[in-house]
Amino acid sequence: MATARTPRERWIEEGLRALAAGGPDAVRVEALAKRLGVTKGGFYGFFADRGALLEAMLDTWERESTDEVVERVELEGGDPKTKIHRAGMLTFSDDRLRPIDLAVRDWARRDEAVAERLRRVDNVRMDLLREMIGTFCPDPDEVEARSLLAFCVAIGANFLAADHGHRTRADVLARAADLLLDRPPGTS
Amino acid sequence: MATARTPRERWIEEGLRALAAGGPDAVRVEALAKRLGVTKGGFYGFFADRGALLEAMLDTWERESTDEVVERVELEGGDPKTKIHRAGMLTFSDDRLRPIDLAVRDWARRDEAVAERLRRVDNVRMDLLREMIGTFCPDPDEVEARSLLAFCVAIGANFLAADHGHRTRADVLARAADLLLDRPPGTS
DNA sequence: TCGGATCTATACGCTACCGTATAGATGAAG
DNA sequence: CTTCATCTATACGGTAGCGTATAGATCCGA
Repeated sequence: MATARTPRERWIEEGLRALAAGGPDAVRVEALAKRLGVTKGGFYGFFADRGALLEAMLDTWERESTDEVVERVELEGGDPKTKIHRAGMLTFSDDRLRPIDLAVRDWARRDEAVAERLRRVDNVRMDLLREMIGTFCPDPDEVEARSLLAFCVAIGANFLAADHGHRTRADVLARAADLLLDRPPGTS
Repeated sequence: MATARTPRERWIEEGLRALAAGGPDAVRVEALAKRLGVTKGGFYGFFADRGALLEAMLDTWERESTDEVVERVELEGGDPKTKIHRAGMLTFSDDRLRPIDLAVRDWARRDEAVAERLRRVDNVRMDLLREMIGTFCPDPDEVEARSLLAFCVAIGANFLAADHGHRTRADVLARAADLLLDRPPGTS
């Protein structure tokens, strides 16, 4: 058996790169082939059509975004604030995963099937946040609100272009994290 | 002079609708013409090319998203919390403006010129938030952090697919707004 | 009613992409 | 060194979109 010179995984990988860079419309078979230094000849041996590649890309993304992230976070331990930070870093600071994540979010607004996948992924992460924040915040409603805020800031900061004067975005984000992830003053 | 049957504004309007529904790639001259019940014949009398339409669309969006919103918020008055709510409603609850806003945000990640426009728009809104939140929060760093959080949640909630168990998204958002827009317990 | 500016329909060449077909190259297994 | 599945290049027809050209329709004002 000849080893795959341009195996299925490389098409998916390059597809995800294209998705990250230009959205789902930028995932074009012939363009990917060009970037792989190949013509599209072999593509249709792995995928029925362009749609099948998109499905496979989403499968890969969904797996990487849940199982692997949760696994790594649980494995390395630390206090809740550290864990949240690490979980956020794993997707929202990773140069590979972050743009894919953002592209999928925009895609989900237009495609119900993608939205369904995103819902599954987000629910896993949201559970993580609830658990962490629940360790220091007793009110379940407030836990939910803080979790939502934490998640929204992780996403929203990427879609926000505002400046902060002399402050760095990182400075402001750090202060915001303090507000969300420190024990509220009114609670013992 | 014959009155314009399909004037410049209608192309822009339909272009913004397409942008909202499918991103910048969905703004296609021939598709817009079809939706307007017209062929593309007249289009190139108003615009040099497709890029010129995109520019004009962004001009319209930028104006509507700053001048008009600020004007209406200032005009109607109310306490800070109400004003913030209204400013948010004007873009993030408006069925026309919200999807355009979100599409532009995703677009800005890939196009520096769009990002520059978005920066201007976001700075205006951010100033509004700072001003409102500054009325009850004395620490400038915290004002900045809360403003960022408020803005991020307004955006992020649209890109987030997580469920909240028995709670409604609206419930959780209301609680989150309380956390951000009420005087902090530790401050007199 | 007529002139002329303005909009419109149609047709054209061009490019990019999809999915299919087919023949050739490649390399591991025997 | 042959065999054979696997990958690859190339070519094809089809669709969709861009921008241009041009002739015809429309309608206001004189």
